[in-house]
Amino acid sequence: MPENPDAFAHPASRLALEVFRLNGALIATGDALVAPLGLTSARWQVMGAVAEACGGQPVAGIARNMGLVRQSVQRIVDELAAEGILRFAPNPHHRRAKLVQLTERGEALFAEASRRWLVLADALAAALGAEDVARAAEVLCAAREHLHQAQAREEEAA
Amino acid sequence: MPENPDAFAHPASRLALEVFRLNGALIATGDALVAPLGLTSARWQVMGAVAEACGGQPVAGIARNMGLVRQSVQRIVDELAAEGILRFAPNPHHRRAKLVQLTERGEALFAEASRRWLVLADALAAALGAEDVARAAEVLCAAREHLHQAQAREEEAA
DNA sequence: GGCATTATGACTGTATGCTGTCAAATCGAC
DNA sequence: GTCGATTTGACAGCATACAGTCATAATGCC
Repeated sequence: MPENPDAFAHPASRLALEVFRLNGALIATGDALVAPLGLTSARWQVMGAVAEACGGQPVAGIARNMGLVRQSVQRIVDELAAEGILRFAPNPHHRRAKLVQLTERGEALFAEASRRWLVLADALAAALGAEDVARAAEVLCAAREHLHQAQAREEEAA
Repeated sequence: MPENPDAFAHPASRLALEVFRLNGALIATGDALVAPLGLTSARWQVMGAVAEACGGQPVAGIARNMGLVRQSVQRIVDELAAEGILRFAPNPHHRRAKLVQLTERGEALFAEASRRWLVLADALAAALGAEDVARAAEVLCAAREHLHQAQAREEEAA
């Protein structure tokens, strides 16, 4: 056992495992955080992307910013629009691709969700150290870019 | 805008975003990596947990090790067993909770998957620095524990 | 101006994970 | 030894994300 390459002990393996686990923990925590507002982690994340875009992006653009496919975002956006949390505004550059915006109710909900999250985020940063948290985020970002490039080279070869 | 607390710029927010994105990238990369073997990221991860347990755990135990619920793992295990990749062995301590083990074919598949992964893992560690990767993994682990504790306190209060 | 390419939304199907629920089996307090 | 609590497997339902496909709208090349 010691002489064969132990994939479990590899630093990259440990990182991948922790990403999977923390991803699950973050979704669970987020769900619990915004459930009293009638939201879920996925809805909250979509609202965040809409807020970040300041209501100037169609569904496909929001999906790109989130790193998801259009279809996943479209379903959430449709649900949130049906509940009066998001609305569609005319797009001067594209007749079909309406711009997605937060309604007043959506703005209020997102502000309340952000307030709740910041309490937890501050506690996290204080417990782990803001510096270390920021460095970890940079490593994850670099890892993602490396994977994307490797994937691109793989597809190019095929 | 500058005077209100910008939740997007918070170090913990950036970390959470990168975790979501890297999680997706890792699953996509893993799927591409083991697809030629007839596997998926989820199946591969379950096989990894079975391999790590050396065939001495029932489904519920494997799920605990992976941080998932029993039901998610059970479905994958049943599929892999139907394909001759996993098998169930009698459990001397529990009549119903059979032990999950890799078959010979499963061992071979997992070894090949590990071999493919290690190429990518080595490249990742080399590009980002094994030290930084390990440190990032530790930060993610600490973040998860912090979230679990916060969740536990929340439930206790309710 | 016309046409191929790309972008976008809509629809369908599939994979993965969670929750809820139930019965069987085990474990522990007494 | 008995009975309640816990663990485990099994089944059903739901949420989220992906891939494939099609029609429509926009863009770019000629």
